[in-house]
Amino acid sequence: MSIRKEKLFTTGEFADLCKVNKQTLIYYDQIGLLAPIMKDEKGYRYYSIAQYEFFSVIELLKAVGMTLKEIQEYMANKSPENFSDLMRLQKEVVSKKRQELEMIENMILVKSKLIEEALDIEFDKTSLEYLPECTMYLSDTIENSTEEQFVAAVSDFIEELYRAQLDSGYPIGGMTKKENVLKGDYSNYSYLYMEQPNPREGHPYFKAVGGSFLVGYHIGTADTISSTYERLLSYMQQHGYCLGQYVYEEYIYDAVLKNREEEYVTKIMMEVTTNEKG
Amino acid sequence: MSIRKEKLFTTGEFADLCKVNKQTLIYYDQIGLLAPIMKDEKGYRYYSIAQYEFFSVIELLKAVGMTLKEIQEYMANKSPENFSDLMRLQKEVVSKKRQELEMIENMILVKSKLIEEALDIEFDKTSLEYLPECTMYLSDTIENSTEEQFVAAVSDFIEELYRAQLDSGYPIGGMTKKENVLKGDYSNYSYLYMEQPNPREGHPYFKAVGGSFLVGYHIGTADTISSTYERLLSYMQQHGYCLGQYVYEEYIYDAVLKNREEEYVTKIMMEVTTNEKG
DNA sequence: TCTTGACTATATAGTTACTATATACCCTAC
DNA sequence: GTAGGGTATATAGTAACTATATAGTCAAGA
Repeated sequence: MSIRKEKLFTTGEFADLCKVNKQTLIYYDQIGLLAPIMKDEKGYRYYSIAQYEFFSVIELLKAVGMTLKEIQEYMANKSPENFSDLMRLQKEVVSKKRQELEMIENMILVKSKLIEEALDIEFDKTSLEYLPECTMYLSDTIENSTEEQFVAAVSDFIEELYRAQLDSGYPIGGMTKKENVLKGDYSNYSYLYMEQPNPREGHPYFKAVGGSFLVGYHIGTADTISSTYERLLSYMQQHGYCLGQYVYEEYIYDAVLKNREEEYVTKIMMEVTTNEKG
Repeated sequence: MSIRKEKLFTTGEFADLCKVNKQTLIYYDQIGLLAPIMKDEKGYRYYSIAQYEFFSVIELLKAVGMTLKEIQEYMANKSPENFSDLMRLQKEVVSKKRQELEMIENMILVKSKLIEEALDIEFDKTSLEYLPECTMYLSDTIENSTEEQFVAAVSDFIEELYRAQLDSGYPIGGMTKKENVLKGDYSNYSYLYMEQPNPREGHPYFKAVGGSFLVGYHIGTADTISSTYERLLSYMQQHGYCLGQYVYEEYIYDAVLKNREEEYVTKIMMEVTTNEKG
């Protein structure tokens, strides 16, 4: 479309059209990114409709994450070929951004779901529950690890959550071997884990978990968790259940949801082998 | 997961874990957003693994567009209910953001395609082309409009492109009635238009366009476009074509792609009614 | 003609969320 | 004992606006 030369927009009109602050246009003029097509003897700025298309390309490039400086650099050596290259490059960038947003959308759904569930829980109740099979992403083993090994394993775990986009929004949990639990060594986790509602094929370190669990809750910080473990273990004995391979432990309420440490809640899920009951 | 109290991370270690600058953590401490769990007598900061989960929630809330202040405000009156509300709210925000990104992805594809096509065009060639039917979003009529009416129509057009997310990345074009073209009134557009590759059902102002067109190119600014129109019209006469209802005009190369105005290229597509060919 | 209100301009300071720099302290290892 | 790595604070700089203060412009109405 060739421009009707007649009508030009004032700064205010053009700002409305572009849905930006008038000062932003003045700023763009100052840095030389988008100068009005005309400036009268009073210093008043006038913009053409064609400049709207120019402005909307700036918006596009901003939206994909380019800085004004980078946009200016492109504009300094613009050509169809360079713009084409730019578009090819930015296609990847935007696609990655979209994937990240999709991940965040999923995390939000998970966190909403977890809270809704938590609000319905009576934390003083202990019960046997059947948990359908789900997939876990596991860390390297941290059983009996030294401080350094533990830190390295945690770092690797978090690094991999990030690298392979495995942060599902579920809490990081710790799983402890039956043997250690029976020894009273409740916090000697064998692995860290994170539930994966949509596991990717072919990724290692996954474990399918499901079946019957004795589920109980610990209220307060970790330093008093022994008593809750002992309560659960004696409950098992009373009901004739047999402890399975692992105990799973994860936060329900933590510093993100509660102010006072006394209100923190940890969920403890003890694998149960019911066939050995009685 | 309850925290192993033993090992705490130094600022540097924790920054690596969180993939941020060490100074960022110090900054978060200063503004009271995320204070280390412990500070020794030397002022050294120590972070726990549980604080990583806290940090990653901050990252999540930042990613959805919350400011640090807003995050802090939430943290000041945190509760499962408030977090749940927050998640519900942010779900919408993120979904909208994703849709915007998807739109941008499409715009990038369109712009890439347009440039690739443009690079293959010989602008001195005039030819009869069959253009498959496509849908256009049209502005209000701007034929014989006053300055004010023209500006209002353009503003409405752009407003609606924005509101209904109709900015497809195609250029804004102008279409001129046969009668005005034959009168030599080449820039008295009847409507502005934008091609819609994925038209939404039920939206008004759409027009299906397709068929045989005489396609030619004008090189330079709009003030010399008459000569190109006249060249095309005389070409039509020589070949015995009859001008159809509308002539479509849009930029191929403009200020986004070329530095010098002399290199701007406008594509002119004249509808042709071949059945009336002499 | 004067004034009012809505616009325009420039210059400058403030904002957010870092990020970099300068300076100083601390700690271990050769 | 000093070199190289870490830590700290304080301060300044950055990007991309955004707000504010002050002043000039302009058209409409009393």
